[in-house]
Amino acid sequence: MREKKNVTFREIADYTHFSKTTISRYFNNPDSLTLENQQTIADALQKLGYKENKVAQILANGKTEFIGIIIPDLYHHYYSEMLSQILSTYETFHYKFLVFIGNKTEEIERKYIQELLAYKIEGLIILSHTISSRELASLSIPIVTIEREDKYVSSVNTDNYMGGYQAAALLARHHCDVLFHINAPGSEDTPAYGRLLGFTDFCREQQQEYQIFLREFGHTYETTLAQMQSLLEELETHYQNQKKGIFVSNDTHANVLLNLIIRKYGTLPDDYFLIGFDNSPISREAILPISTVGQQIDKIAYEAVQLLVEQMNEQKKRKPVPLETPVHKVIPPILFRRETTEK
Amino acid sequence: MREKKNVTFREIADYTHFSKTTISRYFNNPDSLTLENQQTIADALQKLGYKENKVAQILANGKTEFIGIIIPDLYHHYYSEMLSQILSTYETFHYKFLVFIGNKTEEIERKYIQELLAYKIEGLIILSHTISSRELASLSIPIVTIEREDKYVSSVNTDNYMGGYQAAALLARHHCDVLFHINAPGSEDTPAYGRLLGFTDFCREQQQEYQIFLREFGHTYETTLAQMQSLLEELETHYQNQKKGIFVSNDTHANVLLNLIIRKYGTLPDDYFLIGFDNSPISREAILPISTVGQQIDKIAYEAVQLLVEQMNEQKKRKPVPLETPVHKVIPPILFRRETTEK
DNA sequence: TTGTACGCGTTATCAC
DNA sequence: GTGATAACGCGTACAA
Repeated sequence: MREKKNVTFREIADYTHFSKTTISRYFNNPDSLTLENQQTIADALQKLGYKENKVAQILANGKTEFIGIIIPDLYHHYYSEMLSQILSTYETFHYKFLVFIGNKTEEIERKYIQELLAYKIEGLIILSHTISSRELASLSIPIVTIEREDKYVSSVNTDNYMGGYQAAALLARHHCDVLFHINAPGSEDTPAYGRLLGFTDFCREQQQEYQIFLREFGHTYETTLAQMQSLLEELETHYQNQKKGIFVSNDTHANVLLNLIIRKYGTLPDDYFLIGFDNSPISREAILPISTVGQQIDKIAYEAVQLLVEQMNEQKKRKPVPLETPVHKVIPPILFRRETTEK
Repeated sequence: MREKKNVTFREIADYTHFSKTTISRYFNNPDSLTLENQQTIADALQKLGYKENKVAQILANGKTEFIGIIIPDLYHHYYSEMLSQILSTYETFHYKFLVFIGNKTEEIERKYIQELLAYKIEGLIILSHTISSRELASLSIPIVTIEREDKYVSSVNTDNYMGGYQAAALLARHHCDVLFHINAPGSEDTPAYGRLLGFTDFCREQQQEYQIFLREFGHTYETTLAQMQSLLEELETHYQNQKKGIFVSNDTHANVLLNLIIRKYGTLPDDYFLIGFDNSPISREAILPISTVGQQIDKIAYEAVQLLVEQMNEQKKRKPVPLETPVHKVIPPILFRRETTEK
């Protein structure tokens, strides 16, 4: 016969002949009890099989230790790794995470946020791009975004500009005749746009010939393949016999391009240099390990949670002083040189 | 001046001159109010900016709508996709998920479970392998496991036996001289062991020559590469000039092997046939699209949550009748024929 | 159809 | 060092 409903302070109190208050104190301020009484209570907890009830604690003191997360998907390694790293901060900060997969419509995402607020989350981490930072800021709850438009809210991002700059520099070091950057058309206020800026700035400074390809690759392998195929043909007709240094905005696309080239030539020809972005597993597992600009996902995740924790702690003070202006942290990328540039 | 603490039923009640009860009823049994009064209250909610408070609801009626998840990692596509699909069932069942990354030590995982129980989760989905199903069953809370040892708890698994059988059959259809199965040594009570069983059963039934390689590949690319390299050498020395059909237990490892072969020969030689397991992105994005046995992750996730929901609903009845014996659902795999077998 | 009174399991504020 | 008592915000018999 289980069905023994949960043991409460009331029962512990009755059993030990203390008051509920004293039991509570045992947990929250044990030093205020005599060692002897601490032991008495400890024994009773053991005997009765007490399990703490966070829900009651929350109602009583308002601290849920919940952080909400809205993330576009877990399909891309970047996002699943980021979520993994965020969840791992539990060991440090002891916040629990309520996760929604977003990036659908604004309406749905607003519903998610309402649901999260109903659970009295103390803070929110946003990775999806659906809702503007202006609207997010109006929620008046601590918010940190990662790698998205962040004008009105705090954020942590990779130094995309430096990443683009370094990628271009690495390609230029190999005396490429022309540098190329392949990306998807994106709004200029997203951090990822910095990759393009860094790339072009380097080329201009060094008076290096370059060209930008903006293509809509879609979200399936097939559409990506088709686009990349046509792009490769364009490259081959217009720039044959020239040393080509190609910076692709992510490793998945870089791998598609690499495979197309290798399936055509059986190897990566000497006049091709290739670098991707993200340091995702595919860059290492490709037929030829792909050079890439790696994001420090662990650091980004940690900084994001830490930044959020600071703001949440501020909220708990009697006179919270919200941030005057959003804080934007920037994490440098790390260059991985592999076989597509170092042959 | 925000700092307007949360609007409660009390304030709505005062504002509308109803009682708190009536406000509560507006949400839980609106038909019991006149349309006119419904409107009055709706207007008040709007005007005062009421936001529901799930925590209070939980304390009052005991239903948290929380499901706990313990998952080994999000690094493997299989797990991140599974988590993604599980989270997506929110749209159907409206349960929220508290996620922990587990598979460390039993001690840590028990701590996670205690924390989850403290939040009064209604059910638990376990994908990590750390804690025995016997111990899990003793928690007396609805539990469903996915693709792990499941003797004493309900579970949803891929039909690994059929997967192994189909893989062998596909290779045999190409008149391979010898079939190989490459796997990591694993306990026989995990579902994944079925891949090996199905494979060997097929070979025995068809009197097909075969060999099993059990190797510890480790968890990094480097160790996997080294192991696979030595394995390939063994294959080449002992079975040269024979048609080799290789069934690798996952796509990541299959891809490593494929790359080794292609880097050696420039192509996949006619005497090699290769099939992986999981239908993970790498199988499609490889230099040669890899045939694979795909798990129906979406179905598995849905069935798991549904199975859990049924058990949780049973718990809510006045006289819960817990399952006499665990339910084990099995989802068939899907064979993907790609270029490593269909040249 | 609506209201009263109490319970959910803790924490916080006073007293003693 | 310990104990009453009142929150916290909502649900629900039971009453009207």
